[in-house]
This record gives sequence, C-alpha cells and structure tokens, in this order.
Amino acid sequence: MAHDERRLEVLRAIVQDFVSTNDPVGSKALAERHDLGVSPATIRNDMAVLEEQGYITQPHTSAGRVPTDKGYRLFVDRLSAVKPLSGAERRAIERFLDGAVDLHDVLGRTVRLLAQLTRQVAVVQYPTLSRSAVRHLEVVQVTASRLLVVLITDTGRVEQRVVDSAVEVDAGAVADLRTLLNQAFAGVTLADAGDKVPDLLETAPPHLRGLVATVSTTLVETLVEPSEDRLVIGGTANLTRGSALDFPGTMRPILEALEEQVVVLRLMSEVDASTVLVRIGEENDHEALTSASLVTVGYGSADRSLGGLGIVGPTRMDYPGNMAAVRAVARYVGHLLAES
Amino acid sequence: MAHDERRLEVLRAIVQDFVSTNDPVGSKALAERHDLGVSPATIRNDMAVLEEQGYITQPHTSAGRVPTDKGYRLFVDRLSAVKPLSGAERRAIERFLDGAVDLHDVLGRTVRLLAQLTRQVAVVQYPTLSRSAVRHLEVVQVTASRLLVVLITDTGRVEQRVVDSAVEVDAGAVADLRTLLNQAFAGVTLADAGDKVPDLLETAPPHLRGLVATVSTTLVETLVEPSEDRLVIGGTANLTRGSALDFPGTMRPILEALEEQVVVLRLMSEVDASTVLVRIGEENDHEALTSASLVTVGYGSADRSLGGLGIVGPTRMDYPGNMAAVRAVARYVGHLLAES
DNA sequence: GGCTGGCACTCGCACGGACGGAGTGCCAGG
DNA sequence: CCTGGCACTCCGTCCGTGCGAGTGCCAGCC
Repeated sequence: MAHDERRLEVLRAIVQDFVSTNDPVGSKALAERHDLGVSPATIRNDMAVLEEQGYITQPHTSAGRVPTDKGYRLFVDRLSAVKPLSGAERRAIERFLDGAVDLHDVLGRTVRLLAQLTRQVAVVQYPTLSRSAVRHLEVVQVTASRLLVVLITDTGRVEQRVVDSAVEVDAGAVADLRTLLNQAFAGVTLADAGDKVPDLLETAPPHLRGLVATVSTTLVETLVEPSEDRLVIGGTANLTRGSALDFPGTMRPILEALEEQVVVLRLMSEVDASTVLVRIGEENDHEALTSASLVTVGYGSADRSLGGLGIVGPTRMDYPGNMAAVRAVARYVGHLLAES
Repeated sequence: MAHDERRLEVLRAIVQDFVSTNDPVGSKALAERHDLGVSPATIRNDMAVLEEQGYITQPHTSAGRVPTDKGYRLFVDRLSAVKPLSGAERRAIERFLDGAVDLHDVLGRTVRLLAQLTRQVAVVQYPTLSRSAVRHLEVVQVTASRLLVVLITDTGRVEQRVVDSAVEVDAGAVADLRTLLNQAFAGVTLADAGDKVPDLLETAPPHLRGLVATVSTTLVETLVEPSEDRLVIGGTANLTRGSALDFPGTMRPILEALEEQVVVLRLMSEVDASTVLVRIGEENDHEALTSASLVTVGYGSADRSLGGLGIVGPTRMDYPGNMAAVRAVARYVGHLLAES
C-alpha cells in the first residue's frame, strides 16, 4: 500500500533530521527538507499514525516529533542502507592500525580509531581466553618456592600467574615442569584445558606430581573465568558532546557501567562476526544503558570469532554510519590478528 | 603576630567549609561554625585582607568567599595536618588488594580502591620499564620467519614484541637465541640494556649474529620508549559528582587529557615515593587541567620507585584526606610488589 | 590599636506574568 | 485521499519585583 510506504518514508526522514539537528522535527520542516511530494498537513496525519503506533513521540504538546526506541529499531531494521565508508575513512583505518607492535598496541589503536571514526565511546574486547589455544607456557622461578607461569596464546594474549609451591623447587624441576606443561597443553583450547589435567597428572613423574597439580589447577581455575576477559575503552570524552540533552539525567550511570566491565562483557559475549548487532535504549537489560545504544560485532577470522568490539552512544546516533565503521574496523582487526 | 595567626585560621575555616558544603562561605556562617572567638565583623576585615593577598575571592559582589588556587596552596602547605586513615579504611585497603593474582590484577584493584576511597578519578602507572630489570626473556616461534619475544621484568610486567626475521629460523636457533638473550640481559635494567648490545653481538656465534641483532635492537628500541609506559584509570564517573559546578565549562578536556595518557605520564615522571605531590589548578602546565588538582606519589620499595599513582579531581577537594589515602595505598602497593 | 554592633548598599536568584513562535489537530473543500 | 486554513496549546524567553545573603564602612567601646 502506498500509504504505508510513505509513512515509513516520513519516519526515515524524522530519524535522519533528528539525528543531525538534535531538535524535535515538525511537519513543516520535514516538507521543506525532504521531497516527500505531499503537504505538511498530510505529513501531520502520517505523524499522528506513527505516534499512535509508537514509533515517534512528542516531548511536549506542540513540539516536533522525536523517534522512540521502537522507531529507531524499525529504522535500523528496514529503513537504513549500509553506508559505505569513504576512501578517506578506509585509508584512516589502515594508517591507524598498521605498525602496531603487539596485541595490546593493536587493541589500543583500534579503540582510538573507533572512537574517532564514530565520535562515540569505543569498546574493544581482548580475544576471549576460553576460545584461545595455548601457544606456549613459560615457567620462571621467582623465589625458591614461588613460580611465575606465563601463558602465551595463539591470539597473542600473554597472561601471567604467580604460583606458590608448598615445597622448594630446583632448577631442574622448573625445566621439567615447563616441558610437561607444554606437552600437555600446547595447541589446546583453554576451554578444554581442564580435561587434560587428569592425563597430565598420570603421566607426570611422581616427584613432580604435586607441583604439576598446583600449577595446572591454578591455571585452569583462574584463566577460564570469564572475569578474566578484558576490555579496552576509549573516547569517553565523546559522551559530553550532546551536552546533557542526549542522556536524560547525567551520564554517570553510563560511565559506571563501562567501568563495571562485566556488564559490557556480557553484552559482548552475544556477538558474532557475521552480523552487526544493534541494541537500542530500553532493549538493553541493564538499567544504566536504557538511554544508550550499542553497536557491536565480533572480530576474528572467517572460522572463529575472537572477541567483540563496538561503540556506545546515545540512542540518537548515526546508525548506518556507525554500523559501517564498526564492521569495517572489525574486519581489519580480524585480518590483522589472523596473520600473527 | 596574633593577627596573622588568626587570619590563617580564617583561611583554613573557609577552605574546610567550602570543601564540605560547596557554597561560598560568608562571615556569619564562619563565626557560627568555628570557634574563632571574634565577631563576624572582624572576620570580614580578615577576609578583606585575605582577598587582597589573593588567597580568596568572591564569585560576585555580595556572595561569600571561595579559596583561590593560591589559597588552597597555602592550606596544603601550612594549614593541613595529615589526616590519619580510619581503621575501616586500612582494613579496606588490605581486603581490596590481597588476593590479587598478577600485576595487572594488583593495579586494577588499586585503581578501583583509590577511586572508592577518595571518590575521585584514580590513576595508577605501571612500573616504569626503564627502571625495571630483565627477569627472563622468552622466544616463541610463530611462523618460519616470525618470532614472538616475551619480556618478563622483575616488577612483574610482561611485554611482548613480534619480530620478523629476514631469514627462516629453525628450532635450534630459537633455543640458542633464548639462551644468548638471557645471558646478556638477565638482571640488567632496561635503561642499560642498550649498552649490552655490542658485547652481545661480539660473543654471538656468527650464524646467529643477524638474528640477534634484529631481535635485540627491536627490543631496545621499542621498550625504552617512554610511550610504552602504561596507565590504568578508574573512577571517571566521580567526575560527574560536583554537577558541573566544580568544572567550569565541561569536564570534557579532563577526560581528553586522561585518555591522552602522555599528559598524565609526564606528570607521573616527577613523583618520588617519599613525598606526596599536590598540584593545584593553574599550577598544572597542561591547559585542560587548570581547573583540576592532582595528588600523586611514587610507589615502590624503600630503595627504588617503581612508578606513580594518584588522583585527579576538582580543586575543591579534601586535600588532607586524599593525600592520606594516596600515600597509604602507595605504601601498600609498594610492599605488595616488592615481595613478588 | 583592635574589636564590635549597626546600617546602608549591592547583587544574584527565584518567582510570576506577558508575549511570541512553533507545531499541532481538525475541518471543509477540492 | 490530499490540501489549505484556522484555532488552540504550550514551551521558552524576557522582564520586573521582592527577598535574602553578604559585604564595606563607620562610630563607639575596651
């Protein structure tokens, strides 16, 4: 039906105008700025219907209309074409990310890049430990009975744990321990590492068994914890742009939620690398984020997702542009990490 | 002279009241809340002098007085006794920090703890690489010609670098390289590591010389960079407490300066572990921080400072309390890291 | 000489009413 | 089903007023 068609067109126009001007948009302004082919009065009728259906709302009687979360949702699902990145943006991505010296550096650059491209708060997750495999385990003696175990994953993460042994350990034992651990765990995904422990204990020479048990349980226990997943956050200064119009009360709860990494990590656990996931306002379970939107996607190579990245901003954001930026950055990061 | 004495007492009272109430303080309120032994009229005279000397100012005619940066400075230097921490606070420090599993964890807990104790933004620097010594170097082969070198310092930092070799490397060469590197650098401070390179090259067997050169120069070049020093920042949500009264325009420049870690790192380079350093408002070179105060101190064992930590907040802050908290936390962290 | 009470004065701020403008809903006509 | 016209609502702004807090100054007192 042609009417429905046009009504959606009106909604799209409202979203676009409101996002770019930050003012409630009225029927007259709409008719002027967009070629809808009808008069303001007709648009008003459409708006009345859209409001009844819950896609838009007016802050006060006789102000313009503003999209609701539901309106943004419809816009994202059906009305927005994926905006291709400009050449300059593409080049910026390469320039920014090439030349990183290690994983920490890659992710640090990524978060700055994303924050700059989208002018929002950027969030990047370290490659999930549970989905990473052991590349190498190193054991270094700190004191007579204290060992430092360093884990290097195939995703480039390096984690360390201090392990206190009940008894003193000599240099030979350290070397043997290193060999045993690497034989047992090399190439094994951390999620599966726990299953290897019984085997390892059985094959370990008796005099090392206690030590091996202590070390391997410490590793398995502390590394499989999802709390060990890490986030890099950047661009928080961008929260202050909308000058308190975007976030009703203060932006305090959002800053708190970001520092409370658990909240964001849980959201990140739902992403996959093939589709950009958008969560709008009230769609977020977490109360602090009900006035914010998240645009997230997984990064990684074709066959496995390493982690997630994305942005956090006001519901009034440029969804097509931000979705494109998030996806492009994720792809590039995925390639970058795959080849190391 | 008794007059000067009392005038300073008035200044102290003004600072204390203003910090706790966030309202410009008038002569009458001062006389009521403090036992100064004189009438409001006399206090007014003292205030006039203090204002002439530049220690206080009035936002508008006929509002109360507010301390200037200079006033806070005098307060911090001469009028504030170090406030001892409460038992609860001491216990909180221990409870918070004990049980950390590695350096990253220690510093993460520290920054949360500091933010919570002071209700300000907390900043903690990773132990400076240049002042750390090599505990162990590990070489892991990633591909035929690409090596991952992992550095473990005596301060618990673990750094990784990817090194591309011009030629393919076999397993034996990797093992030899590992041995050579550890022999040359073990126990050496990173600041001095560069000096060891010529020696190392001379003693290296000819067939390894190229590889050793590539790896050791990469390490020395990228690790001695002060840009490699890292910061952990937390409690940024506390910036929003004063509800824009504390920070004139927005707090945006402060958030930006914090993300621009370089700024804070430069400030951190000036700390030492024996004295708490306070920088008030305009005393900060960096423009973004002219409406903020920093309280910083070095942490480490008695004989060497590992890095710095501290807080950033509005000039209107509880200096004695925050100085005590920063110092106490730094001491505890120093002990904690010394024994690992 | 320094402290005190009194007094006039200055301002900032909160309150309240008037005004203008933007935007709407509705209706009759094309 | 669209359009132009019209009355209505309500927000934001401006202005004038009153009030209260706080000051500076002065004359008098110890």
